[in-house]
Amino acid sequence: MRTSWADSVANSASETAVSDKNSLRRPTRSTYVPPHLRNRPASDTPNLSGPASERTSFNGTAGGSQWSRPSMGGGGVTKPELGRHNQVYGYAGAGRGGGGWNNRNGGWDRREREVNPFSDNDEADVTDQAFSEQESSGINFDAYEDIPVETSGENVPPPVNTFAEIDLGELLNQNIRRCKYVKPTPVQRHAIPIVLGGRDLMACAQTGSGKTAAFCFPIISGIMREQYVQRPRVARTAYPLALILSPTRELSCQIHGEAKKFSYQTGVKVVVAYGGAPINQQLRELERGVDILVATPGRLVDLLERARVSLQMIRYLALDEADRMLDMGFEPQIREIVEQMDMPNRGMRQTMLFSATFPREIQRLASDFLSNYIFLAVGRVGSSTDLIVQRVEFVQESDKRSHLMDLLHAQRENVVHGKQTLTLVFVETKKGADSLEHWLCINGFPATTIHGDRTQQERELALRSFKSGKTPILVATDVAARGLDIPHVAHVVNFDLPNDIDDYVHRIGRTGRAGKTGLATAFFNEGNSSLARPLAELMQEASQEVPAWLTRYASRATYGGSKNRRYGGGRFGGRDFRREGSLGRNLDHYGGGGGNSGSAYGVPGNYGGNAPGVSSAWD
DNA sequence: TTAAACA
Repeated sequence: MRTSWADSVANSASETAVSDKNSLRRPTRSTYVPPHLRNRPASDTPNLSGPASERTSFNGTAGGSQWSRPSMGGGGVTKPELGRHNQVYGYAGAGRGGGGWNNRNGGWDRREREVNPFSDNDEADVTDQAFSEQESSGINFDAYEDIPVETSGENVPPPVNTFAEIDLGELLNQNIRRCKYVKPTPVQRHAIPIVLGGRDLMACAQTGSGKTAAFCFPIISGIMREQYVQRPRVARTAYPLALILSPTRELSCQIHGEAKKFSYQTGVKVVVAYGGAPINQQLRELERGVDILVATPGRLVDLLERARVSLQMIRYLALDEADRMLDMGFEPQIREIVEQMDMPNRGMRQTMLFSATFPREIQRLASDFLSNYIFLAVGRVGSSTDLIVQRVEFVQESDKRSHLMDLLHAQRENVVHGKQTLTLVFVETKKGADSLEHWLCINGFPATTIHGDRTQQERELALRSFKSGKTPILVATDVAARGLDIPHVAHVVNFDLPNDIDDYVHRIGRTGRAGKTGLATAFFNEGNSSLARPLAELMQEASQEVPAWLTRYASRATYGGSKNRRYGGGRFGGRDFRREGSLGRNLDHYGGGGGNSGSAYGVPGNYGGNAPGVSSAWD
């Protein structure tokens, strides 16, 4: 049964009230009962004796060389071949009171070695106590309450309202509590049941809306459920069960960090591989076993060619920032990885694509990777509350620097909790980034820069220095436009506007993160004419003040081609292109957007004949 | 044409 949007808002509002007001009260958590044991009389002996005992005996050999042990070919007792390191996932403890997702009860316990990812509080370098206290959950849920959500596809699993009602497993639930996640964000409420239900997913959701958890939770949970993961034992080749690809190294690092937290003490191993860093350490990590591999495409291809990684055991494939991953620069590589290597075909694996924006062409490409998928669109954070204030100023190329200086001077007054607020300045080129950084520094503004011509060390140092407030100005190319979660960026300046409106959306998304407010200023001049119309539309849809001169530019600008054309207005990053096909030309009026997109989306039943199972959260 | 992604 589907809950209505109003209901879910009411429900979650009441939950917040309870959990916020009385933090001492622990959430009631029922003892987990695995699916195959449910609805049985209490006397029924758990049907675990066979495998469990084998598991126990088998575990004694844990730590032995997994390479040299011959496979148990024709032996009388067919013992399950366990994965590397004898990873045992399953319900070994289900018979006991505590019940649940026991795992890795091996002779040696990795938990002792596993670094506690929750102890090194990476927020600490960013904020003082008062700040982080208040923001411990990291997400301002009030800002999420009225976000519209739309799903389409066949038999869409209904959303959930709490983590408790999802079968994620107790170990993962513990980590969710450690992360101080009180309740799922909209994208999590919808995406997690979809993925747990075994479905493929194309999801439009802004990063910072809890997207990483939305695909990590079901992956980790699913891997924990795999009782016996039989992986080939080929010396020095790693067989991950899940692959998460992202377009930049920093984003891969970030996802890896998150995934480590979520998988802490679950026995699920997460490894990251990206370029610009020595490969040897990554190889060692891989040899120690990997369940979830987070990678950038280039390094992954390298690893595949060296046969140090095989994709033949992949059950889950997630593409983060999928629209970037499938654009001109990346598509061939992604296609090679997904289609030319040894990865199981679509339908034999679960594929999840996430991005804040999903142009139609990209959706068409992406559908090659998907099987009977569900399309999920979560409205932009702040689409109604306007968490990001957008400004456009007409600035000639030659005036940009002094104009930026003015902004930065004003920003200087803006001190929160004794710290200078952070400003992220986007430029078009790598050279431009360097020269602007240099100019800022000699003019007394501590700045650093991140772009693809810098070494990985320099890039990571720049990011740390910015996050810590040591250099509160970061000049960046589009390498920093997507996905990076930098808390407390108060101001995004589009010193050079991008050519593509989607890039603009991603860039300004670096502020107003997790439901907080932010400011985005763009420098516009004749060179950006092609962006005038989509920009004006976007701003109007976001209830921003559109300067009259921009409107004039917009009406003057030729509006050719599908590039820079938005679908379904600004509340979502895209709409299901399968529907557009079925609706034919009628849909053209959506392209213009113009504020009535809400009603266009919200009317249920419009698509009944064409898209069975369509459910609107606005019902 | 930019940018990103392996040595």
